[in-house]
Amino acid sequence: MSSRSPSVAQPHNSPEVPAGPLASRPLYLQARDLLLRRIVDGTWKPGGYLPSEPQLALDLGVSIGTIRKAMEDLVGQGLLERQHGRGTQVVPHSSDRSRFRFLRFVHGDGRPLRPVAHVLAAATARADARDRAALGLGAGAKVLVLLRTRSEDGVPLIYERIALPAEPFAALNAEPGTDMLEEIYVLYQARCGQTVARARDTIATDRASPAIAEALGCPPETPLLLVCRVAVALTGAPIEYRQSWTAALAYRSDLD
Amino acid sequence: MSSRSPSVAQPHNSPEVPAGPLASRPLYLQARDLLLRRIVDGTWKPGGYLPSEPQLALDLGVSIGTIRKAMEDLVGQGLLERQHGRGTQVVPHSSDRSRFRFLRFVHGDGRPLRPVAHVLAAATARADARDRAALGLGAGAKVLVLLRTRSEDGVPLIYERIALPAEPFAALNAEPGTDMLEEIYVLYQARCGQTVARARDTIATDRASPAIAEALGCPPETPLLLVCRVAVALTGAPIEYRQSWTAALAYRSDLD
DNA sequence: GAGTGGTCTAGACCACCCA
DNA sequence: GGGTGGTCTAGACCACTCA
Repeated sequence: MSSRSPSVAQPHNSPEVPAGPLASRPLYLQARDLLLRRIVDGTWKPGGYLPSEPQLALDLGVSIGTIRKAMEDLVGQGLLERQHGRGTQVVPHSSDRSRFRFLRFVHGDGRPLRPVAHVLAAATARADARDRAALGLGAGAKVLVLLRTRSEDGVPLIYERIALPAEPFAALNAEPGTDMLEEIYVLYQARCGQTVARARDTIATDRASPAIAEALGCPPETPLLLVCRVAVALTGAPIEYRQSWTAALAYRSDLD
Repeated sequence: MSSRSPSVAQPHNSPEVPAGPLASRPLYLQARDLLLRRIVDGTWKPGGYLPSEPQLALDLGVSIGTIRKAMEDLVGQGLLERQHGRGTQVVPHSSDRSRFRFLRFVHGDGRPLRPVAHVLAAATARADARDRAALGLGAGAKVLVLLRTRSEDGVPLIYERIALPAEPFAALNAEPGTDMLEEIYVLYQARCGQTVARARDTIATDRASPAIAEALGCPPETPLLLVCRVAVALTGAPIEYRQSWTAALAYRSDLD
């Protein structure tokens, strides 16, 4: 099995062939992609455990060291979590332990925020130009638009507009007037099978529109912080365009 | 050499001793810290090359695999850069390739910024309360305060106040009225021997003070984006507290 | 062609979790 | 006690860089 054609990529070429066009791709990358594919397609569910290293090594026809290197990559991306003595788990999005620790809202004095989300509206609509640009959609595409506030101790601190591609998110079932107790990325995953892999945030200033002013209880034209986020799925496709407005909060990158 | 006391940590204990209080710390972590120490103390200068893996393995009395694991950690932190066939280099801060690719100013339309910095003032002063809190200084401590603007095509876009602990930065030699052609972290490193390892940014809104309004050419009380950064050295000690105000720009996290 | 890092393997031993 | 991941080693072969 030490010829360069393990079951990871090719069925089994003859040893003389100097390796096909893609055969030279490192085994651990092939293994990583295969693991990733099985996470994406749900073979291993979020919260579930992978087979053990020796088992995977046997299955893929590579050595344990190669499996470990593939896993380390996925652990670094925050997709897998290894627990000594227990096994390797597909990381679930959870309210407490989101993959997005690096950028978050905080109070002006640095205290972390524990907001509750309240859905103001949820409707399917034609995507506007910015939605289409952010989500890579065509001209007539439809999006599911959520408007919500996020409050702490009953005080609305953040006003959010979230645009999602209509098709994969039809099952989201966000009811206007209800509170969302779960972190929304948990819902994407549980109800729509969409796992957010990473996100890019752009932060700017804006002024309160009448609707935002009413929702946040501030005068119109109040200067606000506006955070625009594009979140992408494991496949690399953008799946969320989110705008968050806040008057009282700051936004922070974690130190390491 | 397969007993648990390589030259990395202990000189050479007798094999029977069940390992000292710290002896159980994994070898690759000990090796990593030793490499880090030599980077910090300047044994290997930024831009310079480390000895080869076999050489280091021999020096530290561990296997190449252990050295590699230590290096991978430092590569992940952005301190080392490996080049196939050439060697392993201590990453220098450079104008083009800063270690802080993850958060940066951009134009409103997303174009990257290429600003030139102009020093307005540079003076040693008593640290104010926020400086002391950010830099972990005591009551009477002194800081070097730089005021500067950053312009593109002659248009001032960012106003900055930078506070640095007076002692290690006495050699900075920033002359009021001059332009800083180098990325400032290059100067910290070259003139003061201070290497910035990472930073935490907090982003909020503010309004233009008279001084800022004049520097940026906007009316007083204009709403601004305010980015506060605390940068820490390789040792973990905070060495820079920076406030950046801008009216026209956005701030962005890189995707990945 | 000599030297460097990159990939891959095989196997030993340890530390942790759980039944 | 059996299984899991964590550390560590030794060595083979490949790919890249530079003289």
